[in-house]
Amino acid sequence: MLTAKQHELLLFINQRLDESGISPSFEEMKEALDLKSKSGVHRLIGALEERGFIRRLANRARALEVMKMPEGGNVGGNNVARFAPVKETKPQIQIPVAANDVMEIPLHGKIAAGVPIEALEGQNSLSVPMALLGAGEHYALEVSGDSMIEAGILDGDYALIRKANTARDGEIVVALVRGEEATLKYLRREGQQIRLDPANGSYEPQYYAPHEVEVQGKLAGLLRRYH
Amino acid sequence: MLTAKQHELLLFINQRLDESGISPSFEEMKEALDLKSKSGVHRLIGALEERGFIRRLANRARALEVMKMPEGGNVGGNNVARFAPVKETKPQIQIPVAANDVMEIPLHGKIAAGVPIEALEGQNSLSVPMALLGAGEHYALEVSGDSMIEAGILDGDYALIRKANTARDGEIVVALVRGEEATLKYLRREGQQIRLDPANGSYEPQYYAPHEVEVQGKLAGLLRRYH
DNA sequence: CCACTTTTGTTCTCTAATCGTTCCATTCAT
DNA sequence: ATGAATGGAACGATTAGAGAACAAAAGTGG
Repeated sequence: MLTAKQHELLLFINQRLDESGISPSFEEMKEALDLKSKSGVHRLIGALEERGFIRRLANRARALEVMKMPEGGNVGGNNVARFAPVKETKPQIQIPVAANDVMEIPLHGKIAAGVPIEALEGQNSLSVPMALLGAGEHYALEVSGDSMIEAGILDGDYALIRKANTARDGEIVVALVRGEEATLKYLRREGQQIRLDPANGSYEPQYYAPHEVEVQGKLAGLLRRYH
Repeated sequence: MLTAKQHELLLFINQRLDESGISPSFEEMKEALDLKSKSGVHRLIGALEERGFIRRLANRARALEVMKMPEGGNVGGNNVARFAPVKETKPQIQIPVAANDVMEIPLHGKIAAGVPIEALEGQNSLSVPMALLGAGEHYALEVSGDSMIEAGILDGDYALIRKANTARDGEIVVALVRGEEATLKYLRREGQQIRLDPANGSYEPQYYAPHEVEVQGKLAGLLRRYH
């Protein structure tokens, strides 16, 4: 799927994102790849984007995001005992269903209950207006608990998650902690540590080493139903 | 399903992808299959593609992707015991849920800004899965302000409103006050008065005479988008 | 809030090497 | 022979690297 250069760049971006949470600038990527011009980086970025490995905000500085990693490349930056065979790779194309601007996305179960998401992949799915999602592969989780209540995310809401391996500081992510517990939290980095912040005064922030936390996606939308 | 050569090539591609994450070039595949021309590889690739075993980006270098492996061939190369022998990772259309239907509901503008809703009926509309709505006529409003923040309704959210003239105590309604100001509030009755409760400690409940308040609908759902 | 500077991303042009595509001749096995 | 598989080579497209000028965003100081 990738050329050597593309692969090299992707690895570098992923590493930097993993370590510092800040995407490298074109200049830095240029240096990392030992190039003397940024234009090459630009083309490589374009190729990676075309292939769905990264996403970016147009005309924004340091706004890269790794969506997936190729086989063989280690995702978590370093050798984590990644218990789950992270089968995440092969992208299943999301096909817009009959109705014009609505998409069916899989509903993977509840989150915050300490269960790895992969475990409970069901057949359920949810129709979501495309306006709520961007590009990329998405899935939905039913929110359980009140740990994000101050972010306006209530028990029973449906969180729409875009698959991603990385996130920037302050984003709300689905984080798999030590391969066992998946939670929805604010992601922040403090020095060499990863901090998972709930949005509820009654709960404490939690600190982890980078290799203990795997980002499985970031919050892209929210659905709530009143009765 | 596959000829010997096709099978051999598929195995090779998968192996390389697994080991390095970089797809082999035609030249490399030629070598691997011990051919003396790339044209043969070209045909084999075409055959594999036709049968859905691989996918590729047209006219792109090293842009192969393995979709599935024939029975017997292990997909995951080395590291992990890839649990599912990946029988089909193809397009995989998602299964529609119960009420798959979608509704286009009009987007009437913002609420909470002191403007009667009717005034700004625009052309905009929003596609919403019917599962989120019940029966009845609906419309959407963009929430402006933070007066309902403690109810998990944030600035910029889209409120899905079901048209109604009445509501029960404690429901969140769109209330038109004295014919001029439309707001989203909890509705409560206290004796002969109507009480509109914000969900924000910084705001005070407001009391009105019944004839001053017209219920224009009740909150039926909520959509939020993260960027 | 504005003007100014720095950082960062975008685009274009050239050059070269790699890569994919195609067509046609040749070989091989029935 | 005849159809299928293979070989060969020319061709065009993509990938890559460099350099520079430009435009847009972010940061700074008044």
